[in-house]
Amino acid sequence: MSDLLDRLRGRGWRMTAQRRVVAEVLDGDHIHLTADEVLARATTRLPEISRATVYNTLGELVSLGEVIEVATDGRAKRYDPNAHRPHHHLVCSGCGTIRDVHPGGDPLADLPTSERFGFTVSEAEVTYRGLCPDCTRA
Amino acid sequence: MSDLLDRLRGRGWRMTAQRRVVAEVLDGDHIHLTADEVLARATTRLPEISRATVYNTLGELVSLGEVIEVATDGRAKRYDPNAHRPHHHLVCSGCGTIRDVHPGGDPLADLPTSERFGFTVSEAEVTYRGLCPDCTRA
DNA sequence: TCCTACGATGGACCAAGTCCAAGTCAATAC
DNA sequence: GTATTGACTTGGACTTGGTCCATCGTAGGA
Repeated sequence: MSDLLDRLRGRGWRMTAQRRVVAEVLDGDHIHLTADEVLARATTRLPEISRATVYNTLGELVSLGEVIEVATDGRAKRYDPNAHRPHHHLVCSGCGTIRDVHPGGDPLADLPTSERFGFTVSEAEVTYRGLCPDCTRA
Repeated sequence: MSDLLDRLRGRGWRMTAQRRVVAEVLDGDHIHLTADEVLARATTRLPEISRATVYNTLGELVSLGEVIEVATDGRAKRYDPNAHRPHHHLVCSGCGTIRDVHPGGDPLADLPTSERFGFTVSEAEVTYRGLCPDCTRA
C-alpha cells in the first residue's frame, strides 16, 4: 500500500510507530493537512503521540524531499505529500482549501536575467487564488 | 512627497499622528517590512505608538488596497506598498528578503479551464525562490 | 470651543511552532 | 535471545506573531 513507507525504509530511515503513523496519515488522500490536523489524525491511531514528534517528523519528511511545506496564507502551514510530480496550488480565498493544479508554461522561463538581481533562482511556485464552487455559491 | 497620504486623505481617511507615521514608514523605500519592523521604525518617530495600532493600520491599508500583504514563508507577514503596479516576488531562502520582479507571461493564461475545478480564479501570484548574492557567497 | 464618534492604548489572550532534559526503544552486535 | 546505545519521543515551558477588548484620547464637524 505505501510507497512512501517503503522509500523511507529504503533510505535507512529509522522506523518507529510514531513516524509510521505520521507518514500513513499523509500518504492517504492528496489533501493538504495542517500540522494540527495531522496530529489529530495520528492521535486516533496512536493516542500517545506528542505534538513535538509530529512537528519533528513533518520537518524531517520535508527535508527528505518527500513532502512539501505550503504556506499560502500566513496561518498554519500545510503539508503536501505530492512531492513526486511538480505542480502548483489553487487556493480558495473563502475557506482555505487547496487543490493541486498542473498548468502549462514555465514561470521560471518568464523571468529574464535582468530581473534576477544576482539571485541564484532555483524555483518558481504559482499560487492561484479564487473561490471554490461552494464559496462562490455562498 | 507622499502620494499615499494624499490619496488616503482624499478618501476621507481620518488622519492621526499614528496613521500618518505608519503610512510614511511604508511609503519610503520599496522594501517589504514585517509588522514588527514597521512598529520599530514607527517607534523612532512616535515613541508612544502601540503594537495594536500598527496592526490595525496595516490591516486597514490592506483592505483599502493601498498595501499588499505577502506571506511567503509562514513566518511574519510582510507589507508591500507597491500595490499600484502588478508584480511578483523573488524571495531569498537564506535571509528572507524580498524583491519585486516583473516577469513576462501571464500565469493565469496558463491555467486551462479543465484545471480550474469550478473555481472562480481571480489572481495568480508567483513566488520565485533562490539565494540572494549575499547568501550565495556565504 | 465644544462634542462625539472614531481611533489609540496596553495588557491579556490565543494559535502555531520550537526547545529541552529526561525517558524510551529500534536496530545492531554479540 | 539479550545487551547496548544512540537516535527518537515526550510533555511542558517558552517564543513568536497576532488578536481582542475596555478604557482613554482626539480629529474634525457644528
